[in-house]
Amino acid sequence: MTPPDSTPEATPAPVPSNFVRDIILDDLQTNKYSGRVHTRFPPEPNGYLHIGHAKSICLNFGLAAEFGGKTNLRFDDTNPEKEEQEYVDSIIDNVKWLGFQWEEPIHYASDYFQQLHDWAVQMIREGKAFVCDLTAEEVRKSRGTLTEGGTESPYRTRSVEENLDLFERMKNGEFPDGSRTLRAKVDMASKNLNMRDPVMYRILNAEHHRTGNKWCIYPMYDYAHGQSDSIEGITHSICTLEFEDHRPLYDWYIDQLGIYHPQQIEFDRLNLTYTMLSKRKLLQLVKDGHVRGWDDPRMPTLSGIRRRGYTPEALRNFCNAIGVSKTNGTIEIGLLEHHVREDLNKRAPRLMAVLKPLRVVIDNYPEGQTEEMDAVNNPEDASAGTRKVPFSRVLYIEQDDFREDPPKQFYRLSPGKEVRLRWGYFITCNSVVKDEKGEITEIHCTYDPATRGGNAPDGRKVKATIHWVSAAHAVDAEVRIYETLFDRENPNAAEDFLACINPKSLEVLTDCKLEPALGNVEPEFRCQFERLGYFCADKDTAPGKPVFNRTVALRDSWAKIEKRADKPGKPAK
RNA sequence: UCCCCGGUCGUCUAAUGGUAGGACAGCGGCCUUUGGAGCCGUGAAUCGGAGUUCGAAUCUCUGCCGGGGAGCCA
Repeated sequence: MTPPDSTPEATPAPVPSNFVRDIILDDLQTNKYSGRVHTRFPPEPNGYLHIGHAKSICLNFGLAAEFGGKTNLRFDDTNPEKEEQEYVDSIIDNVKWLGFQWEEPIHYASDYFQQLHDWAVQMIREGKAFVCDLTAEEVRKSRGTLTEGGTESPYRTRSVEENLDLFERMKNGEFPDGSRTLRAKVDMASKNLNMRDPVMYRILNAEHHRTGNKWCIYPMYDYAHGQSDSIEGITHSICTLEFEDHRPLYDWYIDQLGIYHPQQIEFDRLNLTYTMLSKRKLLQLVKDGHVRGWDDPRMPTLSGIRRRGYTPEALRNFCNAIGVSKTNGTIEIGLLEHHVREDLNKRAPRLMAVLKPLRVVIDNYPEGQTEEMDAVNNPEDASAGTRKVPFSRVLYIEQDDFREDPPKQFYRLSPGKEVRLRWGYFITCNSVVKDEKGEITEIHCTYDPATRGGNAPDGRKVKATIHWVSAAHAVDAEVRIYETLFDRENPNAAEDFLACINPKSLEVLTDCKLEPALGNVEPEFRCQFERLGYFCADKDTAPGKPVFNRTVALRDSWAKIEKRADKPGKPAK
């Protein structure tokens, strides 16, 4: 069987125009950074990357690639209490899988701890920072409110010498967690709360995943991020909208320090219907066992999406299609699905699998006989070639493809009706066998030997073509069918998001029958099961015992007709 | 209540003072050895009010609506 496809490099597929790109274009025009474009992707390693990060990755790497620039991968690891090496590893793996190449080496905010410290000392010397003894509670109270300014800390006027001494001792671990902070002297009366003497350093006697126990004071995001950008020579520091209010502080630190000044640009983060993209809540889903880990195929994490069977190309195309703006919007999940189908339609080989088998006996087909039927692997791609599929007297078809009492417009198999078996023969149903409970256990058909391959010499047509698997040759498999993890468009708005988990988000089918070509696949092998959808071999696959995930179903116009017929007052036409 | 940012088809996005366009979704049809794919067609929008202008989605004012902001999180 064909191996799982590799991850082709992300080609600088033209990034559609957006306001960030316009800014860069303008800066190039005015030679603001002497022609340089240098972006960065700065995740905090406190969880797995999700599809929202993919948007940021595609933006940052895509823009730099388009203008011959560079993109750094930088871990924003300034909070040792939440960050772990496992997350670092997964992030590196995800970015690579998405198809992007960062500028070596990988950077870490923790690489700059010494420099950041020295700059803090410089600010103390210049009277721009002070050690504050207020407790967290006191700081909160003195900060003021949204409508009123705050009051200055009584420690704001400490001498430079005392500040220097205290800060040194903070660094040396002489004080307990939370007992003191280093704060910037900005403006307690500012309308922008971020400017009300923000904390630069806090005391945290915690082990850091990279610096170990070397430090017991750690810089805050605002004090670390802009300077990290500056050190790396970033030109455009692209982040999400909630940092808009932080930009004045970003600019302030850099101006006070008198160092190279990148510009921060904010864009709207991704929201998806039926999807939760809060790292905190995602972590809870994993920790509390609501899903089978960070890479559960129902998760919006890149690891989960990958395991589900999505391709990097599909994800990149999606990210390009949604655009970038400053509007708070929500993308319909259907657009994401459209992009996987579009990509997989071109490249996924077609095979036959029966998920809910119904036994079919071809009464007039010789017992013990087997034929090898020729099947086209991909009608969209002639180079995919053909394969042989065994045909015999007893087959499985999909339960959904047979109706004893067919509704109007159902043109699959039913008593007295004739259909085509894909790449096989025309068959006609003659009788139905039921058990004592009235359940159909098998059906009996006759086939027309003249229709071998699927065409009738007399030119007669059939309405439907259905898929099948020869019982004697079938490979048993488990197939996992997914629906959205949440039962409503906006689970974020719910009071209790756990209560919105869709009970039907995972359905495990254990009695599936696959054509023999599917008997020995590698995890991540992707294909289409004819008429059903795109599927991907799961990592739980064992030799001879495949496990498949349904990536996405095919568009199903019959399901639409049926649904419409269900609606009272709107009968199928 | 104070500050910041937004508001264009159902959804996302373009038009940067000069014909409101695209994608997805919807609907109708054609085609078909996947009720798949493909093709063709179609309905659908500038938050309201004033102003500037020959001309406004775009500029100004104002109102309304939505998002974000009071971590020693990022």
